[in-house]
Amino acid sequence: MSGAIPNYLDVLNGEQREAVLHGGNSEAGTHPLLILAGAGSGKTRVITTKIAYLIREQGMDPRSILAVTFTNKAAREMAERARLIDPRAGDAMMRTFHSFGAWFLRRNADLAGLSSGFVIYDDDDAVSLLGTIIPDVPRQELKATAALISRAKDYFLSPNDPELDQIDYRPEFRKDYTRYEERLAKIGNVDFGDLIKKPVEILRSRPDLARRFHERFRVVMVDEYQDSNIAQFRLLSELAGPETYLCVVGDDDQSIYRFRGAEVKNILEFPERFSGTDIIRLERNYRSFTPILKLASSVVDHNTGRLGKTLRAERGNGKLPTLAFLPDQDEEAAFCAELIDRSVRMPEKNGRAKDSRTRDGPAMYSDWAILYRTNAQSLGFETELLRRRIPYQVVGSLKFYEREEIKDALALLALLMNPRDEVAFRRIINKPARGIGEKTLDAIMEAAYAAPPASGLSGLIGTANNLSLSAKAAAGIKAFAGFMEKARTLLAPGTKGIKPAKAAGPESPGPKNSAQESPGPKNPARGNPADSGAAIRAGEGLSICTAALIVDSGLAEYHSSHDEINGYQRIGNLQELVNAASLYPSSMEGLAEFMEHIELDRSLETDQKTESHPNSVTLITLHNTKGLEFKRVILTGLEQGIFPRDDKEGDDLEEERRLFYVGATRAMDELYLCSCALRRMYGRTIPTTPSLFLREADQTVLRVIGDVPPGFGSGRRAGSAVGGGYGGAYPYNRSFEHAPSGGAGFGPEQVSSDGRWKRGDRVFHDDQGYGAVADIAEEEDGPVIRVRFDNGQETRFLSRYQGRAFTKIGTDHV
DNA sequence: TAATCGATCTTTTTT
DNA sequence: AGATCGATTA
Repeated sequence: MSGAIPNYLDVLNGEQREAVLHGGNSEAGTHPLLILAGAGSGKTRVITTKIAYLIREQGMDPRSILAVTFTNKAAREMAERARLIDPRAGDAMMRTFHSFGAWFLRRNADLAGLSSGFVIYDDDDAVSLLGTIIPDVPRQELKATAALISRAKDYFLSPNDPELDQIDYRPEFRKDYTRYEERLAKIGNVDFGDLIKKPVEILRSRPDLARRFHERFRVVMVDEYQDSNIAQFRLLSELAGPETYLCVVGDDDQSIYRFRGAEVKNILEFPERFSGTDIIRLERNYRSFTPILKLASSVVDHNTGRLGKTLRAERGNGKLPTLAFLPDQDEEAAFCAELIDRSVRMPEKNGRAKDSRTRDGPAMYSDWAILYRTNAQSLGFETELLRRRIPYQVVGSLKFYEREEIKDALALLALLMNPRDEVAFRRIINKPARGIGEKTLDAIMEAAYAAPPASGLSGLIGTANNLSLSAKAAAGIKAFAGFMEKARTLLAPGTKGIKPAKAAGPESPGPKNSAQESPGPKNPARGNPADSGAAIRAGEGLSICTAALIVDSGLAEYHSSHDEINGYQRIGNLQELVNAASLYPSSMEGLAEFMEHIELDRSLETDQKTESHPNSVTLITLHNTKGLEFKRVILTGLEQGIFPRDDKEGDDLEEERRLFYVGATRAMDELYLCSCALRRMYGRTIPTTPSLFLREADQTVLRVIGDVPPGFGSGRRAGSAVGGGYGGAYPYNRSFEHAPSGGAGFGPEQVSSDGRWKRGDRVFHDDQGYGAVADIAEEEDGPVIRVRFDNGQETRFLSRYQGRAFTKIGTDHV
C-alpha cells in the first residue's frame, strides 16, 4: 500500500521476493532462473505472484507468458491463483506440456503431416494399433512394446536413432517401432509422446516458425521441473530464444516419474545447459509441523545423489506422526474411517496442541486424505467409507473413460474427426454385429490402405464396396456410412438441432424413444429396466450429434440389451457423455475441443463431484498428491511389496523413498502411517513385513500403536503386546467394529424363508437407484431384507413388498 | 462368426 | 479377484 513495493509482495519472505523480482527490467532479464523449492515452501505462490508481477510492474503482455505444468489440475490452480492477484493473468498461457503440444500441433497440423482433425491416441489405442501391425501376439507383450515406444519418445528417440539401443537393443523392437510410426503417420493421428516430440521436430526444421514463437513467448516458466523428461527438455530448449526469459521451479527430492522417462538430470544440470543461470533456494516450509518434516526427511536422507537441502519448519512443533500396526487391510480401512469419523464428530480436546493453529474445533471431512500406492487399494477404503456414510471423492480415477461403452462412443466421434482412424474404425464397425468379422475387416483395411489417399470415410466405404462382401456385410457398411454422414451434416455450419431419427434396434421400430430437446437433462435416464429400449436424450450443442451417433449406430441398443444387469448403468454412462458434450458448440471445432479435453484431462468427472460435494475425504494415489496439501494425511499400505513395491532396488528404490517423502510432506497438522500384517493380493491373503521405510524413519518422531510386529524397532522386544501404548488415544475400538450397523436381528441367512430373495440380489428402486440385498432377517411380519444402494443409502424392506418402485433385476453371485 | 466357458496369468505410478 | 486368452460350442 505504500512505497515502492506493492502490497501483494509484502506477504513474501526474502527469498520468495527475490525470486519474484528476479529478471526485472535490468539486463539480468536474460539470465535464466532456477528455483529450488522444497516441499511446502510457497512455490506456487511465487510462480503466480511472478506472473502477476511481470504483467503489473513490468508491463508485460500476458499473452507473451507461457507457464507449463505437469497436471491439468496444477494448470487450473495456477491460472486461478494468478488471476486473483491480477485478472489480466488469465490471458497468459498456462497449460500442461502435453496440452501445449496439442495446441501447437493443432495449428501446425500440415507441417507435421497430420490429419487436420487428428485425434490423440491413449495408451490403450496405441496397444490396439500395435495389435493390428503385429498380429497374434499376446496383449501383454503388445503392452510392453507400446510402453517401450512411449519411453523412446520420452527420450526423443526415433526408430532410426542409434541410441535406441538404450531403450531396447532387439532389432525386432526397432522394426515394430518403425512400423508403428509408419502406420500412425498413414492414419494421421498422434500418441501422447508425439505431443512433445513432433513440436520439437517442427521447430527444429523451421527456424522461421521458431522465431515467431520466440517473439510470441518472451517468458517461459516450468513448474515441477524435476519431472520433465528429455523430450520436454528439448522442447523447452527450442522455445527458448536468445531473448527468452526462462524460469524453472522444482525439487529434486520430489522427482517421482522416472518410470515415465523423467530425468532428475534435467534439474541438476540446468545451470550448465543454460549458462548464466541464477539459483534461488526456498527452504522455509510453511506447511507442516517439525516432526512431520523430520520424519519425511529421515527417510529420504537414505538416498544418495541429492542436491541436498535443509528444510526448516516455520510452524514449529506439533503432534507426533502416528504409526499404526494393523492386522489386515479391512482393519486398516476401519481404522481410517474411525479416525476420520471421530475427528469430525468431536473437537480436539487432548490439550496436546501447543500451537493454536491445531485447535480449530472439529475437523472437516475435507481436511482428510487417504494416500495409497496403487489405484487398486482405493476399493477397500471406498467400501468402508460408503458403509459408514462418510463422503469421499476418488481423485484421478479414470474409470469413466475406460468403460467399454464410453470408449465405443468416443470411437464414433474420433472417426468423425478423422475418417482414417483405423483403431476407431476397427473398434466399432462391428458393434453391433454387422456381419463383419476379422477376415472381412482385414480385407477392408488392406483395400483401404492400398487405395490412393482415401477420400475420407466415403472413400473407404467405396473401396469396401469393390470387394466381394457378403450381403449382410455390404448392407452393414452402407448403413454405417449413412449415419456417419448424417452426423457430419449435423456438425456442418448452419445446421441446427436436427433430432436423431429413431431409436435404432431391430425390434423397436417407430420413433417412440426418439430423443427430445429437453434442456440439460442432468440425470441418467431411469425407469423400469424391463423396458429394454435405450433412451438417450440430447440436450444442446454437440450433444445432439453425439446422441444421434450413439442411437443411430445402434450402440445404445447394443449395450442396453447386451448386459442384462448393467445395461441401464451403461446407458446412464452414455447419457453422461452426451451431457458433457452439450457444453461444446455443435461444429467440427467444438468436437475437436471436446475430444481434446477428454483425451488430455480425464479428471472431469472428479471435478464435478468436488463441486457438488466440497466437504469430502480425498482418496488419492501418492503420485497424484504432488502439489496438494491436506491438514490430515493417512499414508496406507506401508508394507514390503506394496510400498516400496516388490524388488525395487537402486535408483528405483530411491524413487520410492521420494514418493514417501512427497506423501508425508502433504500433511499440515497430522500424519498417520498404516502397516498391515496381512494383505490380500491376487485374491490370496499374504503375510507381510513392515515397509523398509518404517525402519529407516527416525523413531523419535513416531508414536507407535497397535501390535508391533516381531523384529520391528531396534530397542523394543519382539512380540510385547503394546496394550498400554494405546493410552486411550488409539481411536479404534475393536468391539464395535464388528457390531451390525443397522437394526438388530440380521443374520447370516443366504436366502429368505419365502425364497424370494438371495443375498447379493440386485435391485432397482425408482428413487434410490441400484442396490443389492445386503442382509436377510426373519421377523414376525415375514422375511425382511436390508438393501444397500449404490448411493450409500441402506433401507429395510419387507420381503413381500415389491411394487412399481422396487424391482429385482438379477442376482449377483458373491 | 458369435458367444461362452474355463484355465491362466497378473498388478505400479500418468500426460 | 479380475482380466485375458484360447478353445469349444451353437
